[in-house]
Amino acid sequence: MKQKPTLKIIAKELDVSVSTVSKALRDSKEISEDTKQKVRAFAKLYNYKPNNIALSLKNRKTKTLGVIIPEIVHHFFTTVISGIENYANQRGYNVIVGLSDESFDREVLNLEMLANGSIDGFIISLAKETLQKKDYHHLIETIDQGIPIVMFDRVLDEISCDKVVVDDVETSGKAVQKLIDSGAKNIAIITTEDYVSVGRLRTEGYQQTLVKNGITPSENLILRIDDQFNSDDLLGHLENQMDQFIKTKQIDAIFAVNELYAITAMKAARHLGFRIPEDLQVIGFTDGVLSKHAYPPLTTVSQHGKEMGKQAAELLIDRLEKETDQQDDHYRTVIVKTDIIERETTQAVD
Amino acid sequence: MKQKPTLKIIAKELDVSVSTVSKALRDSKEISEDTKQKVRAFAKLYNYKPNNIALSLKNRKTKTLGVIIPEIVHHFFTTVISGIENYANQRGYNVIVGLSDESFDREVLNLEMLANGSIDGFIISLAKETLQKKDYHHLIETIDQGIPIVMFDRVLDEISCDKVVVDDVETSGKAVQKLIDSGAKNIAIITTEDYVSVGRLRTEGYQQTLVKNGITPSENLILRIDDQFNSDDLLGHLENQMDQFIKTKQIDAIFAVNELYAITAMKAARHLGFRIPEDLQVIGFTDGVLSKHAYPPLTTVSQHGKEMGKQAAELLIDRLEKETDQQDDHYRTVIVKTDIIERETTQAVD
DNA sequence: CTGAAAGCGCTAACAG
DNA sequence: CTGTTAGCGCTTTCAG
Repeated sequence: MKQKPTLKIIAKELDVSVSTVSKALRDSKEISEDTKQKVRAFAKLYNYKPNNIALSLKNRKTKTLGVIIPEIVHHFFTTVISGIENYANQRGYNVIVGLSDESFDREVLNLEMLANGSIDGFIISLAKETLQKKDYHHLIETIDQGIPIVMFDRVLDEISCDKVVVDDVETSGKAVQKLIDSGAKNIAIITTEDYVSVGRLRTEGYQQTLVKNGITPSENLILRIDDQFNSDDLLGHLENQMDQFIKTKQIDAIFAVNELYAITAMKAARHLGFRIPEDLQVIGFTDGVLSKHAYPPLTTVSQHGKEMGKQAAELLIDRLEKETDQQDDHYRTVIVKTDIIERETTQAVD
Repeated sequence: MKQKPTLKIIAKELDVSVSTVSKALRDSKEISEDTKQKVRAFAKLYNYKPNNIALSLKNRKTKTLGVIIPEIVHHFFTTVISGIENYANQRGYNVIVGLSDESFDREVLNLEMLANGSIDGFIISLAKETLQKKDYHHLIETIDQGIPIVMFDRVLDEISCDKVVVDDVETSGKAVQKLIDSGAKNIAIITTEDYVSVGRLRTEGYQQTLVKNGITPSENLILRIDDQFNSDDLLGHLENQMDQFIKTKQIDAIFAVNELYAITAMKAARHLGFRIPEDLQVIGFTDGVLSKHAYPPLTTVSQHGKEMGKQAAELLIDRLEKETDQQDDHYRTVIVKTDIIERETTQAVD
């Protein structure tokens, strides 16, 4: 087992001082070419690499980003992470991941663990429980300590910080418009409880677009799923609710606020004898593996998770590397555009 | 912006020495109850938390694990990570994620970045390119430096370290046996090139099981996919190959070595007019979202990724926390059991 | 019971 | 051109 070389060891070996070695390796002009040569050769030979921890302590920055998400077994978050990682790596940052599991306590814990020097800043998408409790003290405190936060997807108006979002209202408007243009008359929405901001906004976009097209939105056609406490048989539970819903309403199109809802609705509808898209058109939100491989392949609006991740990382790193210390203001929120990916669950527009 | 308190600050504020504060907070018996009280109160008030980086430097351990995987947008890896995270957190460790993107260079880079003090040990699943090049110097070097590695899924016999795997031969045997028991006569396998060890082993299990049942394996019924350089239109490319394959052979069952292959094969077969499972049974490896929501829902063998992650983390942390320094031997490889999850692409056994 | 000092690995200001 | 010193935040002897 080879001991990792340190400056000290190299210094002793070469019979010079530690600072000489340090300077030589950083190519300081204070050092003679001769010694530089010598030091560099030795360093290469022993494969010297500076110790990150020591550097972090010295520089008071770790060059690592903390990413906290509710769930990693989830296509969207996964694409966001890969966007973050990629960009962060390019700029010399590492990524450390914390999972909240949708739990407030675990979110707080993760934040605290990492805030004690392990990371320079956070990228976070909030847990459902946090959204519900409306307890944001942990976020406020970390920002207060000078650790910047970038929120994405599930963001908060109440907290001022950089944000990356999709224009949920507009996007779901797009989706609903597509449905209308394809001939749908009775469009239902399957969404989340309103405390999930994205769910609320998407519902809003749905309603606005109906109005804009001269259709009166009906509470009747809104199915709000509360899936939080049903993780054991979530799927069966979902399918049941949807079955009931689809059976009892007179609908010819469904806009589902996420992929799972869309797929499950399709499944329920198929069991009820609906042909898709002839009898019932379906459009989902968030493009993932499921949509692409569903039967039939699902038309969705794509959130471009990778791009969101990249943007979030960029906002964060830019802020971290900004000189000025009085940067409490000028927070930016970038809106990532969305696209409708037409597959086979919607009708062509004539 | 509140300044994070340090021992120094508390010490000055309370007019005692830094070491007194440190000891008081760690409840040393060298300190009087009185001062302890005082210090603790102050610390709580200002929400003092020791700086992780300083601790890391001092203790020469970071309490964080480096996890390097080829791909994060991938259900299996995602479940593994969540298994690692969960267990690691319980034992007070953080997880830092590196993505190799199946590239050798990025794998090496990630390893090197993290090996310089950022982490205490690695959990890794190798990139395809690494497997192909058979260049393992980076692994050997990091182990040599005393940084333990746990490999999972894509592991190497050539490297001695802890490992977590599924018994690929046995498991794919199970799958094939299931197919035989369900009446299949001509069973094809869709697998990867042999340099991917799991692919090779699964092929082996397939062949052995055929032989055991008195069937002579035929190279003819093996489709080896090389998907490495086709990421642009991977899907179309895959489907084409499978279409050709299914069309020209006389088969009534397919064992696919991963989820995507299984789904795509099903799609191709459906287009060719096969009914599933009546005309063609299909069974996949790796249980993911795709399988569950496929049409029809796919019978698969589940790899229990979460369990694998947990086991890997446990092996690693146990090794890290072992006292003894002469631990070059006694590497363990734990084999996580697999299960067949019967859904609707296989026939019931009479 | 408390504090001064050394050291983890590194950098940088300042002497020499 | 090279070395000494101090310090990042913390723990831990070792004196007092």
